[in-house]
Amino acid sequence: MKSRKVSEHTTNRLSVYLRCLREFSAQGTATVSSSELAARAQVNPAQIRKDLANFGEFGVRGVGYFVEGLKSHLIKILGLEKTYNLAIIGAGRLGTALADYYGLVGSNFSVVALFDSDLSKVGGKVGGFDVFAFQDFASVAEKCKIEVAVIAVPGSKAQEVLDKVTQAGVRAVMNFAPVPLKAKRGVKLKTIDLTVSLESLSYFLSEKGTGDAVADEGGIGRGA
Amino acid sequence: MKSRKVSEHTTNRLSVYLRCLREFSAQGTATVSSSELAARAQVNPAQIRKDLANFGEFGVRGVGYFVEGLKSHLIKILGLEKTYNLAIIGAGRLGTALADYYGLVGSNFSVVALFDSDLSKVGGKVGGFDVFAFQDFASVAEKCKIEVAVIAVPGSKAQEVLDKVTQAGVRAVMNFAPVPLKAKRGVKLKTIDLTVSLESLSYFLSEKGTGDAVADEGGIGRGA
DNA sequence: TGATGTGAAGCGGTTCACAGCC
DNA sequence: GGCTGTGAACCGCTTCACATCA
Repeated sequence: MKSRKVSEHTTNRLSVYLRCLREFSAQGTATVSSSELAARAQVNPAQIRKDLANFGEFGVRGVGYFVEGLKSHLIKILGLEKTYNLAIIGAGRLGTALADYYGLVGSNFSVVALFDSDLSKVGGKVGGFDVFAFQDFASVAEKCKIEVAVIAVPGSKAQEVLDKVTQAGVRAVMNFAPVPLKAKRGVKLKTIDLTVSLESLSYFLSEKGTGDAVADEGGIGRGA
Repeated sequence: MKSRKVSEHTTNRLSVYLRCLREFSAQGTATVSSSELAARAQVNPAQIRKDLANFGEFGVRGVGYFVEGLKSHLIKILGLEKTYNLAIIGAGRLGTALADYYGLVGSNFSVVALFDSDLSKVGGKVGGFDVFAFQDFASVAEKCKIEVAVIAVPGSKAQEVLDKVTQAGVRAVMNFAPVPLKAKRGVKLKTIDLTVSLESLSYFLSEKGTGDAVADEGGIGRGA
């Protein structure tokens, strides 16, 4: 066990490991070595051991890791024992798609509300979720205990939305607006910029560069 | 001007710089210094100069960069002079949302077709786009000159889809399925894993860690 | 024996600091 | 004077190699 300074790369990978362990579990495997897990997660075995070493010693030398045991350790480490209430700001195309998506994906995140500043949408339902006026965010957020916000508004409004949302006490924000935002200290902001991703692909297409696989999310290591 | 080994971090940032330059351009600014651009892009000024140094010398000492000039250089560097034909595999919720989104976003990427293996969807239209049978991908891809594929199918099918798509000659793939995929050499694969992103947020929420802003896409530097 | 846990080496990206030029 | 371009320092993440232990 080491210090308490874990990088985002590491937490991303932990999430991937967890998913792999669930697969091993489903197929009835009892133990895995770091190499076996590494093969499935597309990482270096040492990477896995180093990542885990941040949190304790979970393996048995000469044997490997007990699938169920490591699985529940990771669930605990990632804070996935509880369910988080999630709000989506922006009930446009992307917002509603994300609502659908997140509504299904995991049991750990539950979409509780959508917000929009277009009052013609407010009061109605989108994809089965209530749409509230964004100006009421603070009060609704308190009532519904919203812990995570997803920003799906145009770039020009994104910073303003982030400010209001964090003002209301939300400490984790996922931003899909194509702008570099500035969050105040103590707030975790993740930006996923679909345009940047595409334009970056464009570069490699036009360069005819030796395109090796790269994962932006999911924390896969250097290309093989 | 340096070598020809540019990292993905760099190309992501170039895309961000370009967007910022477009904003400067729109507001009529003629020249920017690396510091001004850095402020808008949320990066270190030296980072910008280093990034650009990979491709040439575009600035004027004592002055800065001419907005229009640098803008068109970046467009050329990123290969954004042409339009790419894009196909989306998987006409489910996420797939159709992405079709809508990408259909609007940029003039540089044009959604030309959706594919699905559910034959009840095939032949119809989703969001204004034709839906083809995925088994016909190779022939349709050739006819429509598809250059970029977006994978929006369940994780269990993703590797198979990737294989078929690259077999058909597609060299740039964006993967939204939550699985670590393996692409053959010469193929650029970018994975965006929405579940991993959320679970990573969960970690920081549960740790009450000092959450500083982090951007996965968009290539923003270390937190301030 | 075999796989973990870990110090040390390696590597790449970021930042600094300053020389060079307008 | 001011800002770019860049070698060098810095820093952090990844990988190696091996001591450690069931």
